[in-house]
Amino acid sequence: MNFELQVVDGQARAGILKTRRGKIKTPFFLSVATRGAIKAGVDMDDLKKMGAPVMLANTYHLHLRPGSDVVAHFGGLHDFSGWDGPILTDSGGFQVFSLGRKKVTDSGVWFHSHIDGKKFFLDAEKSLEIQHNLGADIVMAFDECPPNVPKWHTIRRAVERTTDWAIRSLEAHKARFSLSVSPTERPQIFGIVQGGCFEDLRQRSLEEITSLSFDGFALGGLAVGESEQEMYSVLDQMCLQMPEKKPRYLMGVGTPTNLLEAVSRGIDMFDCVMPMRNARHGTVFTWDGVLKITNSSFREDKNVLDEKCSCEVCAEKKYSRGYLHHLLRVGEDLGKRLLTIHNLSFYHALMRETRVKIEQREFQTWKKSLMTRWS
RNA sequence: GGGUAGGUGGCGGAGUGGUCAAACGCAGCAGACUGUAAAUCUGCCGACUUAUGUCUACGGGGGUUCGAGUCCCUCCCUGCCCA
Repeated sequence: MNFELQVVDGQARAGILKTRRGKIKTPFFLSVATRGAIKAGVDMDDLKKMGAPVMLANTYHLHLRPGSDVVAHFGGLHDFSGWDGPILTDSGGFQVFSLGRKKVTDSGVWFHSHIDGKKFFLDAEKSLEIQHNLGADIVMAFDECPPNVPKWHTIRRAVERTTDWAIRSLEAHKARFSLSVSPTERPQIFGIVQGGCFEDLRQRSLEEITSLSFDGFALGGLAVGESEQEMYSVLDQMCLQMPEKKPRYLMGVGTPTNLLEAVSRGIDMFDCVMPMRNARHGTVFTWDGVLKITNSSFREDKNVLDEKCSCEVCAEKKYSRGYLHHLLRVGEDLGKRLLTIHNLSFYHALMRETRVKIEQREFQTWKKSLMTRWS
């Protein structure tokens, strides 16, 4: 088994995800390194230092440049990037949703490269081939993440394709890595549930996807424009039925509040660009809530970003808010880098603390107090 | 002293008779960002006002005109060239 459920507090779970590159305590947050690098000049040593457990990279982006064959030439993304912890690769399914120029058919997706407009095709088999070339420790099934259009038929079609592509993804994975080998000795593959905000479609997708022998299950197609309440409703519905002994991954989410709400419903893992992107844009996450560091009120602020934070920026280097305000204002790269380190560190610390509170069976109380502080 | 080019909102800089409180850029103020086409995007940005609206405005003064940032006269100032 690749997942050990250790403590349950309400619906919140603390466990261990075991991969061929080590064990990961859940719940946890994946550091998003789409193109094989965290943006803003944060490197793998920085990730190590902040206790980042897993790196996420993207099939679509690395396929365009430099090409998964090039990465394979270097022995895989681990050797290429210098990250020796577990790597999860996204299948490119999200790009089905986010890219402007594409055409989705039942067999796969025609994309126009956002770099040079060149046309290329991605399907389950190709996605898995690329992910294998990258040397991922956890690969994702190729799915269709539909936009948040409240059209039942559109979402149903995405659900049907996602199931079909999930089966093909699993076959492609098995062709390369026998599932009879322990998941701690081979790359794992996770399936993705779609269904938008439609209860019946979610139900159908959940049943179809969880009937397949994936190593873990992800919820996709959330936080794409629906309200938070709608997202939480889907989580409520899904978590009650997802296999208890498999990791549950909520893809692309979210705010610190989203994370805690999802954990309280039974989610184990997350990824999101929010801590990185918002850092670059001047939004800082702290234990006391959000800071918009570019606001003029921080010009002369001598405090560190967060007294309670143990990250390099706050606890070690003790940079003042005023200095970080200045760096961001004038556009110095250092500002983006430092805020990225802080935000990402905060997310990882939030997950570690979440786990501690679950172990102590105090998660709900703790969460409530944080919610009050952040509101 | 002579000639010449100009003086526009915090700055740069459009504009040449009405649709100008004045393009655009910068600066400023705020907001957004959720499996990264994002070092991006959006809004506000003369004053008083939530807004409608009102007032003061394109170097100063005077004039032409129904109407002037835009035309005329004059004064002041600045850059450049010649003495």
